[in-house]
Amino acid sequence: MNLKELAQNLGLSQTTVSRALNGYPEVSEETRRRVVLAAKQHNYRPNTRAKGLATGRAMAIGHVIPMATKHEMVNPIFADFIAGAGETYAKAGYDMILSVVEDGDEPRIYRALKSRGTVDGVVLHGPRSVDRRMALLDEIGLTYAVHGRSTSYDAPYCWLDIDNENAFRRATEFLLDLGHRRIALINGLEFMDFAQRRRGGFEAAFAARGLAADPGLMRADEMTEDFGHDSATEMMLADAPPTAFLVSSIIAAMGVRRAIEDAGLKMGRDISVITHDDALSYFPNGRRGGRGRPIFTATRSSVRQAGRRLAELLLDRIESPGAPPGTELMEAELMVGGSTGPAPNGV
Amino acid sequence: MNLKELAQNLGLSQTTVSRALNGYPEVSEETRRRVVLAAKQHNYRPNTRAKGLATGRAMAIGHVIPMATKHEMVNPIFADFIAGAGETYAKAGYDMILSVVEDGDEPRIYRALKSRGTVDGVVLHGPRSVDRRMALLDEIGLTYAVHGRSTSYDAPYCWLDIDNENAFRRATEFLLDLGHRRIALINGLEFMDFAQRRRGGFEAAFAARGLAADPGLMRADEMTEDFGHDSATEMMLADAPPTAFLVSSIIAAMGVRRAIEDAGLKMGRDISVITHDDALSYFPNGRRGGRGRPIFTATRSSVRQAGRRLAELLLDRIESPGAPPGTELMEAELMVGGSTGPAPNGV
DNA sequence: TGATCACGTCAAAGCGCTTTGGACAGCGTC
DNA sequence: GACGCTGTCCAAAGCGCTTTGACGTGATCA
Repeated sequence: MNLKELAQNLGLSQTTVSRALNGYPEVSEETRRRVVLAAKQHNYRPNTRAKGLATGRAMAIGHVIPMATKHEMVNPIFADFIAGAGETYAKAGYDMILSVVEDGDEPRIYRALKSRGTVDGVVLHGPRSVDRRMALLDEIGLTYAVHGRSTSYDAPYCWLDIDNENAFRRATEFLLDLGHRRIALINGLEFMDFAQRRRGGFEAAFAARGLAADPGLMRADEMTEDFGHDSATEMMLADAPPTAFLVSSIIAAMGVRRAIEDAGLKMGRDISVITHDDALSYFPNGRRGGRGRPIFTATRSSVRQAGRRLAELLLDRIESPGAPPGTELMEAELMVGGSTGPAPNGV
Repeated sequence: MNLKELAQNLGLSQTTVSRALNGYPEVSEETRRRVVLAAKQHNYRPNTRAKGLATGRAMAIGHVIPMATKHEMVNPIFADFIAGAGETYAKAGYDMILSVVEDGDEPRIYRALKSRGTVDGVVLHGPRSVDRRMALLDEIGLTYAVHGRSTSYDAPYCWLDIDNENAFRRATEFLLDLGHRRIALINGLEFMDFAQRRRGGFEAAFAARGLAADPGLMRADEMTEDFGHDSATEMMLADAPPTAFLVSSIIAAMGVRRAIEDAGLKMGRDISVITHDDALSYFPNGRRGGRGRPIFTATRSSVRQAGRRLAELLLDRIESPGAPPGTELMEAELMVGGSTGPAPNGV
């Protein structure tokens, strides 16, 4: 069933039917009722491609997800982020187009999305401290919004980020207040902007008390469970082992906990752990049903909510291209759980 | 840059340029070379929507991802599955369209995808033992492929599944061989087809030895970390606790391990655990760099590979609609890791 | 020498929609 | 009675591509 048939069926022109369905004023209420009813009865929906051709709008947003070639690894937070963004798109009538792309291949994909007119805008994931993608997108004229920020790009652009410095500064202060001094940082890859900022917050907390973080207690890599495990194990075996860990992801934190238990110690008593918690749906950190306090003390911020919100910012930008790009900085909440306690023997 | 401009630029008709680019024979090699070169220089790519309108093909595949409304939870294996499918689509020049949809809303989405012509086919996720979606898709005439199977649907359809019965039967036999008799099953929701089959394999292994699995040692729910933890804790506190756990997901298995350690026991010595391992990229079960054996003894099958392969089956089906639908049953590999050992005191 | 045939090319129709620029009827105004 | 509105509706153009049917042009054949 297409517009032509529907119009013939109703004894009206395509123009009138189209206008009736799209809410234009120059059609009588009586006619509109008839049209809307008939459309529903015949289960008519306008063809996306034809509509797009005529309007020049794709009614679709692209997500280009970088994949670490080395590990064939996709960041697990994407599932929840995408779910959040998807909610926003569904409400606004947009489709979501996903491309999983190997590291170096992004520019080609962006160019293709633009020149083929597949999308009205894209979400840029995983910004690095030095990142050329924003400049590229501005150059080719593809509207975008960034999940995170990049220190390297000065021109105004649309982004949403959590306040990583502040979150990790507060977490570090919390550990310092508990008497910990040998605090290890298990971070994401530090060419990533978020990891860079977290490290900044970590070091700033030390500096504010006239202390310095030990560079020997810092690790950075892709945040898998076994990276958490292996780096924690290694540091715990060293001469002056840490009394606390600050971890960038709950998945790596699971690995840290495993390392602590492998060593015959107890997390929260012998060794403290704070992790960042993206509120992943399949990794509830003790909040479902309110059964007591969280497993991990954590800086918490819902990545799903970030997805919802960033999608809104992008759609706003697409629908009013003149306005200055929206930005949003979300604060993470520090939740005290069972994984932290006073430093042993007041070291 | 569109076809018209490119054609004018070259002093050729749109017809010839189109044919040259699409590899039709009725154009001279000399001309084709000129056209291809000019297209590259001007960075020309045909507009997806216009091409789609003209050909009637969307060159896009839809993935409709059901979301458990109750928990706002998206199954974490999707990230890897999607990454795999995405590889196949990219090679074949298809886009991937994602809709995250609340449980009851799927039929509406399928109808919309069909009538709006957004996709050439869809992948159906998370089939249940009794599932009406295949019948619906056949009725509305939308080509599809199923990740998994459903016992309830008899008509031939395109699917790819792992041999869940066999995997869990072998895993159970492995535990029985080690002397375990009180084996607990921590399963996914049992209206899901895969969970049903896994339970079938579990019970069959007992039955084959004239034994019976204890219904008091079976739990089924969404496979989060805390579901694993809570159900393991509960069973371990009961009068006759299990000596081994068979777990349907590595994420739940992490929770089981936490429960075991909370109880002051050691996994692999005091209590054995076998899990199914989807080879999630961020949860390497001890295979990176070959550092010793896996953490968990596991039935392993790469969900990413499943994504790649199922996408191929679907594209085949789209490109030759006449052929009988392709199906594939993948065997899971039983990998022995550190989480299993002989049953204590020969119970 | 005229008919035939590839070969390379083109003009134009069509895909399903939106949107521009009228057309027409009914109404009040001067 | 002519005029200008206003409220409804329509025909047709156009979005960028593919594809059908036709058209020259040399070369080939009888």
